[in-house]
Amino acid sequence: MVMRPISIYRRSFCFRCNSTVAHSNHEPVTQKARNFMETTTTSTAIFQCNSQISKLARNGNLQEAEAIFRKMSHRSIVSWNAMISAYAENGKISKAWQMFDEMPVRATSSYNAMITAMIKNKCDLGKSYEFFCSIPEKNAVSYASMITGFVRAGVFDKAECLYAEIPVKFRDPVASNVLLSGYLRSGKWNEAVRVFEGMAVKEVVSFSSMVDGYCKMGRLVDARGLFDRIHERNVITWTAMIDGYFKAGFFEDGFDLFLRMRREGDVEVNANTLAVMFKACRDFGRYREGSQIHGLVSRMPLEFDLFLGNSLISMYSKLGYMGEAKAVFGVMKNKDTVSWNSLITGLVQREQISEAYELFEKMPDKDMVSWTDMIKGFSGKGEISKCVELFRMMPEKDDITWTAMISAFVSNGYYEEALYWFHKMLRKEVYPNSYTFSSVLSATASLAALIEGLQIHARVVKTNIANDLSVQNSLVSMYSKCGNTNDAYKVFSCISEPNIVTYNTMISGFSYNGFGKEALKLFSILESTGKEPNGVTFLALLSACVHVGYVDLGWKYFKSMKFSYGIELGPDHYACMVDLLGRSGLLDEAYNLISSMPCEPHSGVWGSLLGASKTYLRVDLAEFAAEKLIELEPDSATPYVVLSQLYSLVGKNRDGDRIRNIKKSKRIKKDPASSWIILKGEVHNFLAGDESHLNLEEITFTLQMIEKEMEMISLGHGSSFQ
DNA sequence: CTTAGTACTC
Repeated sequence: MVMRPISIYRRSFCFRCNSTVAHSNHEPVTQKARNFMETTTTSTAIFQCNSQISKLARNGNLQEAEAIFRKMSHRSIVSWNAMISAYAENGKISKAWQMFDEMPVRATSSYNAMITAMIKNKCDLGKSYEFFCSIPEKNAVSYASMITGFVRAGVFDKAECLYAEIPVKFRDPVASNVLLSGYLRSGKWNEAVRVFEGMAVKEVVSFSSMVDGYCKMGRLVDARGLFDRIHERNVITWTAMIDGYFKAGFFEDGFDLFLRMRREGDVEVNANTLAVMFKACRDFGRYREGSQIHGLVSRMPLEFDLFLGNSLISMYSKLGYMGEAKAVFGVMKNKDTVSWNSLITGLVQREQISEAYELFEKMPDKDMVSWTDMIKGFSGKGEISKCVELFRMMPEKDDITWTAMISAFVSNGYYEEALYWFHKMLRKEVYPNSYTFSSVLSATASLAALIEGLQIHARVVKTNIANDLSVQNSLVSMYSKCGNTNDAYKVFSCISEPNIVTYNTMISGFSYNGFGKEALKLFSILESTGKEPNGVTFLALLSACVHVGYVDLGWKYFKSMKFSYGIELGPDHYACMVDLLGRSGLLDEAYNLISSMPCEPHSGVWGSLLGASKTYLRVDLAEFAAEKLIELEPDSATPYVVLSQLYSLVGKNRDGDRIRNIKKSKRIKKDPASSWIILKGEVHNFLAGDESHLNLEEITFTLQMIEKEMEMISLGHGSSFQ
């Protein structure tokens, strides 16, 4: 690994002084600056001080800017203006006002600095406009600033009015650019085009905005057409076009344009361009290109900033190159929360939890992302109590955090807890998002808890995320797993843009509820849509064949997977096929299939064989399968139970007793049947035979309420499959 | 005075 030098500069977020304006390092007052202060009698010295103040302010170093200003023996209007802007840039509007009031003589530029300060700091629009009106001699900058204020606040009619009022001599492209970019940002395309077409003078900024606008609309060809037609392009034009390609999913085009940008050499690649490149390399999994560009950066006379460093860490982290990610992290002088989080995320994804946790503990300013990421990390390791501990320690929590906690429960099989925490979340008045609903619906699905599922569906309908595809898919899955195929299909047929997951969910829903033929029919519909089936699709299909008993069709699908669709066969596909053959009595064929497996058979495969062997009284194969099963899952009761049942079926009672004794001696127990109900937001668990702690009247009442709620649920008007 | 752009929930 080559360590590359990284220098840091301007514009970023500084976590050390909490300034939103970027700066690199908190350097002490330099000797050079001190020299300026002592010789401010000449106009060149004043000029140098002024530009030093502006530079320091841009870097967020307000203290030193103040120091220079204070020690200047002579000041010009520009010195005062610079201080107004300095305060404005750093969010100190009252200090800016103080400067404005104190300054002895004001020029239009002073008023402009002040109106800009007000707009930047989102001061009251009315007050800003009042101030604007008070400017004695407005110029083009005054108008452009005020229009910016209106546009940022979304008051386009006021912006247009003022725009129309600009005296002819002050008309320049900047005000039009403000309007144009404002309309583009808020998606008012027609208005934007009107402004663009009406512009007397169009220049780089106008074209850049339009190129970006086309890209954001997905009109790549139009964007490129305009890009090629214009005579002048700057870094922003290039970057917008390149990123447009990336965002539309075209890596090569974006990358080629980047190369051309460097080759043509009339504009310099800057930190933003590179951040875009690194993000793209990350998203498209292009480590080689990413590290090439990284190498290039160190040789360019180009400085580095937080955005750039962070995009590099993120790229290396996501692509699994933790060494490189750590190297960049180590070299960066200024790190912010994002830098830490990106590295931690990478470690979490590589399941290097202890290292991630070490960093997490060392991290100075943890935000919700950091905590949430750690929860995700421990969830992946199955350490659910650690997740809860972290969750409880968090200073603040939002919907994302709650969702992470809930899905931690779900992915570790704690479905009741997931539901319990969902209700807790609602009680805390945190609004669930689409991920929350997906998670919690999958919990109810796993519990086959139709009533809870219905309640959540009702909640989904009341929220505006009922059109979210992943939520809709979860609903289909929930109804299917609760055995309610009809409602599953109703939801399915209301989905406007189903994806492959949607189809898979519905096909397997049909399948395990016994509607094998419907499942197969849906597959042919899927094929007619041109969507590509995947491994999950075939799993659903094969199990449909199991239900209908179509051995030949099953074989056909099984064989066509690899040959016609190029999909790898996994152990689950084999398990399904073994099941299909076994249930049809083709036990030797099933056994041969297992022997021919390229991957290691898992418990599902042997379980299928065992079940079929019991049905067809094949003691030899049953014993073999049971043995394998016990090897793989020593704590499972299933092989013992099935085998002893088979022994008694064929009259080998002595063998049955022997098996039962082994089971007893190994202390293997069947899980006791349990159930649960949610009452007033609390999950009540009870085991079979336990009638102690619940008030039956209350339960009955609650059930009646729930039934009423069920009637209110609108499922849309999709056709029923029956 | 105007234009592009990094991290975290499934």
